[in-house]
Amino acid sequence: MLRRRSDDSLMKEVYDLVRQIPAGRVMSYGQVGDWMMPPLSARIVGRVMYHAPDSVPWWRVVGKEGDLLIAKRDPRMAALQRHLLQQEGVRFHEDGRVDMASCRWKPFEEER
DNA sequence: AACTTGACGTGAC
DNA sequence: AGTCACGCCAAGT
Repeated sequence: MLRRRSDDSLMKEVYDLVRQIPAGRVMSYGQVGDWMMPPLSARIVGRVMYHAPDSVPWWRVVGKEGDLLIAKRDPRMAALQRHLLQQEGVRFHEDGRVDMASCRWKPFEEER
């Protein structure tokens, strides 16, 4: 049986993973896709995140290099995203990118 | 029905 | 470091 990558069950898998990201930490789109079975391309994850319900901490998913990629569609949402992340203690670089070195999170990672 | 466009990422140069 | 080409594939036009 073939499942389309837009199936609700698949979207739910993505949201369930994003919901596990702790406050103050982030994952990249590609990283999220790599944990899916079958793996999803980062592009698809971005598409799924576009439809994320309020119960999903969408602001904790950023580009691989820490870019707030939602800015391309909605600069105001990007401003909100930055605000929410900073409130959680996420560090930013001068150029507006998230400091991935200190904030990237991996599933099953132990406390540091 | 054809064509373009992305909340992306990788690799080549 | 910064293009450029390309895979991905649903959604918009």
